[in-house]
Amino acid sequence: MPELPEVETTRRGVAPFLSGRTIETLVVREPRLRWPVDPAWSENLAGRRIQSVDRRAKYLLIDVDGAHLIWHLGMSGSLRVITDGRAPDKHDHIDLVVDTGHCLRFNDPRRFGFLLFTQAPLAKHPRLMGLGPEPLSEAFNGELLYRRSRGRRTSVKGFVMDSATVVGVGNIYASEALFLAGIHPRRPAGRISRARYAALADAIKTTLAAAIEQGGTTLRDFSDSDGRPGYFSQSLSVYDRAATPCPHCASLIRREVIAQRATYFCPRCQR
DNA sequence: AGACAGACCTGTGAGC
DNA sequence: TGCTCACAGGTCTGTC
Repeated sequence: MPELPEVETTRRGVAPFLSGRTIETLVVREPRLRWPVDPAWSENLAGRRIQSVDRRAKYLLIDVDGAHLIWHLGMSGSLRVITDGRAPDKHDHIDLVVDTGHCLRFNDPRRFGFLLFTQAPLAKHPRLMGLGPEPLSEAFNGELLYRRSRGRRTSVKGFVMDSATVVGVGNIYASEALFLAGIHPRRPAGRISRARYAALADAIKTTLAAAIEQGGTTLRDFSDSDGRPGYFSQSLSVYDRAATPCPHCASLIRREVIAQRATYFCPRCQR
């Protein structure tokens, strides 16, 4: 599920249950995530106080007295707060138990997600170095896209999905933002004007901000929630809408593989 | 440096 | 019902 809006929604949902709490244990039922989880971290974590729950790109960052947990949801991961002590389900790989008796429970069928523990400064962490700006920050704008794209021959879709360009633009929102900006996803990144990149930066911000807002309404209850909500599909213009009419011109939406991923666009509105 | 293919792993839905 | 296949929201690594 997780693109940036889902990760941010998760952060907002779980932070109130964690901030200020003291960690009791880390329960590792399945250490084989993308990178192995070391159950011995539990001893080091026990007694540490959770100072904050932040996000950088699609990484959740939990500050535990100066050390850090870095949590990534991968393709199929989710986090929720368990307050009723219920037994874990299938694929509930990890619990972070705090002193209220609640726990943050990680479920991930595909195990592409990961949890890292580090006592080194986050700024030097290899997973976080080299990341581009946050899409909703002022540092991200059309001028940045324009400058970084000069000489690049890769598709604009691949370019905006590259975390060195800007973080948090995943496959769904890349298609959506390019549609909103009227740019063909296969167009070479280096051959797009300043003005069009200004429109694309705006479209990325608009699309992500709207999705976060919806996440806030559809995913509000992060404790004990059972069902995972659908994917805001009602508000998507082109993603997963192949062969249905474009909302602007009624041409049929196309699906093609671009930048090695399924890509949806209107062949008439996007040039 | 930049571009691409392949890798990780399980679940789901389509088609037979 | 049960098999096989294609495909799925991310990102790292290796190779040219």
